Amino acid sequence: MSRQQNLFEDAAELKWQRADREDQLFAAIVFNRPMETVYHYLVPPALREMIRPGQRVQAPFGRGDRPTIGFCVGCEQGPPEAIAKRKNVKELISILDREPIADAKMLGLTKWIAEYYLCSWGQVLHAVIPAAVKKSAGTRQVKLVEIDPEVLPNLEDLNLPAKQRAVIDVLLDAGEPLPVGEITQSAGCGTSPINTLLKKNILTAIRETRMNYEPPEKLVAREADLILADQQQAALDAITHAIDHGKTTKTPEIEEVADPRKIDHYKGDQTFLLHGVTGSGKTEVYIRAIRHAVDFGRQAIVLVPEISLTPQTIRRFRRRFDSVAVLHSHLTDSERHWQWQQIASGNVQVVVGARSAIFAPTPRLGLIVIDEEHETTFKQETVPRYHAREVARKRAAMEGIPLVLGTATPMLESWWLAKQKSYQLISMPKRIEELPMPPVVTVDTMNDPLIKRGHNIGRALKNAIDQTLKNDGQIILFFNLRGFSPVLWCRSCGEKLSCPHCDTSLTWHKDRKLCVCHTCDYTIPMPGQCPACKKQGLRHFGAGTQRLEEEVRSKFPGVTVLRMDSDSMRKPGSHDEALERFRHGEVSILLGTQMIAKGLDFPNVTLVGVVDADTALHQIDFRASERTFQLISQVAGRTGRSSRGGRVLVQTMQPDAEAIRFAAEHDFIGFANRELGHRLERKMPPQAALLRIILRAKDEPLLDTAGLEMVEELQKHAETLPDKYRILGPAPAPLARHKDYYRYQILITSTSHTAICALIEKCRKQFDKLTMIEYALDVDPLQMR
DNA sequence: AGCACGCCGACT
DNA sequence: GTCGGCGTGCTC
Repeated sequence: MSRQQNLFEDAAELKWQRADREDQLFAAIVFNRPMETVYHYLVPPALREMIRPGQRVQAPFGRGDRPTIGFCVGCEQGPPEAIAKRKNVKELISILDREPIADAKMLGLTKWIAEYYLCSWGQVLHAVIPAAVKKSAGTRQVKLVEIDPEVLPNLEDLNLPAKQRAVIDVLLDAGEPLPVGEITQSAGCGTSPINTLLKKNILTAIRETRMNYEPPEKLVAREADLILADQQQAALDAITHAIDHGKTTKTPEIEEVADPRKIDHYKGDQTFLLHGVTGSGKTEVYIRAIRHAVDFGRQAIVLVPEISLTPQTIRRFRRRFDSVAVLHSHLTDSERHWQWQQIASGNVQVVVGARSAIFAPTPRLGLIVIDEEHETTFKQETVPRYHAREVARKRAAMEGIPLVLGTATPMLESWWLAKQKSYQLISMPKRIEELPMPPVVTVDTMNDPLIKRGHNIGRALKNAIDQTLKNDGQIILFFNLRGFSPVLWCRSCGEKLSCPHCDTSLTWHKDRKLCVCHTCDYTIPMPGQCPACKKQGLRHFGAGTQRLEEEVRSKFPGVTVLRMDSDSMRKPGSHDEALERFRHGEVSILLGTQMIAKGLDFPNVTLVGVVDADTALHQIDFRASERTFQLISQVAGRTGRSSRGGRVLVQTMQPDAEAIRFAAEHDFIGFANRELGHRLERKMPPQAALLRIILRAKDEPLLDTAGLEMVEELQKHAETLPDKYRILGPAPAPLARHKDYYRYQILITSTSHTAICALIEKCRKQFDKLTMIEYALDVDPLQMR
C-alpha cells in the first residue's frame, strides 16, 4: 500500500471516529515504562462488554504500534478530556485477563505509591502483581460441557439415540458441568455423541481455568492461647477497641488520590506503635488481635523481615489459625499463584510474608501487623522504592483499619510520629514472667592485650565464654562481617587487592579458597603475587566470621561451634537445621552475622558476645548510631530468656559512644530523644524530608558535570518555590563505583515530602534530557550505599 | 524504557 | 549512492 493511500485511509477513519466519539468507550491504560502519562484507547465493540479496570490489556504503543502490555485503570464513556483534541486515538488489541487482577483498592493504592515514590503507576502495578499470577502459573484451561438451560425442561421430547441419551443422563446425574473426558468415561462412549449434541445446541461448552496445583495436606497440632500478662492484655485491648469501631463502619470508600499534596501524612489514630522490649511477648498480642479481626470475618496481613520468615514463625501462626498463607521467596510459581488465588477468594485468614505481602489481595482486610518495624528490609531497593510500612499506613487508612507496628527498637521516624501523637504508643517495658533484661557489660578493647595481638576475642570475652561453658550454658557470638578477612594487601608495596568493577576491596574466603567482592560477587582465586608490583606475599588483614570461627575453635578445643552466615547457609533448609541443632544443645557456641541477631529464642543461651560493636558505627550514614543501637539491643535480646538468666558482653573501642552507652542500659527512650536532637540539628529525617538522587555512568567526568547541572537546575527552581530546600552534592556516593559504573549522589532535604515533590516536578523535564547518564530518585532513602 | 527517525561517516 | 553508527524525542 502506498504511503499516500495510507494517509488517505487514516484520515477517513479519523473522521468517522470523531463523529461517533461521544458514545464510544475509552480505556485509560498505564504501561510498565518510566512515563507518568495515562494513555487512552478506544475500546473496540468486541471488547466493550469484557473490559474492566484492573485487567491487563494489549495495546498498540509508540510509533511502530508495537503491541504492548498495560493495565487498564479506568473506563470512560466518550472521549476523556486528555484526548478530546487529539486526532489519532488507537484501539485496544485484546484483554489478557478474564477477571481483573487488581481491584479498585489496589488501583488506588498503587496510584498513591507512584505519586509518593515518584515513579510511574504502570511500573508499580507491574511490580506489585506477582509474575506467577500474570503467567497464570500452574493453571490449565478445561472445556466443560453442560446441558443448555433452555433445552433442559423439554429434554424428554427429543428422543435421542442411545449414546447421546447416555451422555445426557450422566450430566443430569452430576447436576453440574463436566469435562468431556469424564463424560466419555461414565457414559462409555467416545467424543462423537458429545460433539453431535453440541452441534444440535442441546449441550453448550464452557471454558474454565483450573489450578493444577494441589496443596499438600498439612496437619498442624493446634495450640491453645497463652495467658496474657497485664501489659499484653492492655496492648490487646487498645487494638481490639479500634477493630470494634471498624465493625460498625461500612466498607470504606477508596480515598480520592487525585491531589498527592493531601496525602503528605494522614492521621494515624489507628496506627499503633507497639514498643515492647525483646521477650515481652509481642507475637502473642499480634495473634490475639488478629483473632479478633478474624472473628469479624476479616483477614489480616502480618509482615515480617524475610530473615525471620523461619519455620518456627510460620508454625506459630499455623498452630493458632485455620488457614494461614505464607508468602516467602522459596515458593514455586504454581504455589505462589495458588496462594494468591486462595487469598483473593477469601479462604485465607492470615497472610504472613515479607515486604511484598503488603499487596496480598485480601478481600476484607481487617488488620495489618508489621513485626520488627525498624528493619531496613521493608524498604525496596529497586523501583518502586517503597517502604512497606508507608504502604501499610496508606492501605490501612484506605480500608479504615488499624495498623500495628511492633518492635523493641522503633525506627526514629516511627518514634517521632508516636511522640507527635500521630501514632498511638503502646509500651510493653517488661519481659514475660517478669524476667529481668540481661545485664550488658561493655568492654573497652583499646588496651586489651589479646586484641592488640590481632585476636578478635579479648580477655574478658574469653573468660566469660569459659565460665559459661563450665556452667553448661550456650553462647551466641555476633560478628557482622562474613568471609575470612576483608582486606588483602601486599607487604612490599602496600597495595590492596580490590575489585576491578567496584570501589571495594576483595574479601578472602578461606573455605572456598576465593577472593570475593561483597557488592558484585566478582570472584578470583588468591593471586600468587601482588597484581601491582608482582612480588610474592599477600597478607590478609582484619577478620570476618570464618576467621572468628577458627579462633573460637583453637581457643576452646573440643567445644562444638556452628557458624551461620550467608556462606554457610546456602542450601535451603540449612538455616532451620542449624537452629534445631543449637536448640537441642548439640552446639555450644553459635557464631554468625545479622542472621542470628533477630528472633531467636533459646532459654539456655546465657551469654551473648558482640565481637565488634564498632563496625556499624563506622558507616558514614547519618543513621549509623541508630543502627548500632538497634543491633546491640536486638542481639542482647537473645539471652536472659529463662530463669537461667544471661548476660551480654559488648566489645568496643568507643565505649562512650551514645548508641553503645544507651543500648547497654536498655534505654531506648533515652537514646531516641538524644538522637532526635541530633537529627534536628542536622536537619535530617525524621526532622526533615529527604530525597536522594543517585547518578550513574561509566564515565566519571561526565557524571560530575551532569551532577552539577542537576544541582544548578534544582537551585534555580528552589528559589521560586515557597519552601526552603537544602541541596547537598553532587558528591561520589559511599559506594563510588559498582559493576563498572561510577556513582554520584545528590541529597535534598526540606520541610515536607510534598515540598520535595514540587521541586522535582519542576526539574524533571530537564533531568530527563541529560543523556549518557542514568539517574534514580529515592524517596525516604534508608540505605545510602 | 523502547523504538523509529535522522543526521553523520565508511563503505560497495 | 546506501549501510549503519548513535544522539534525539515521542509514545494515547
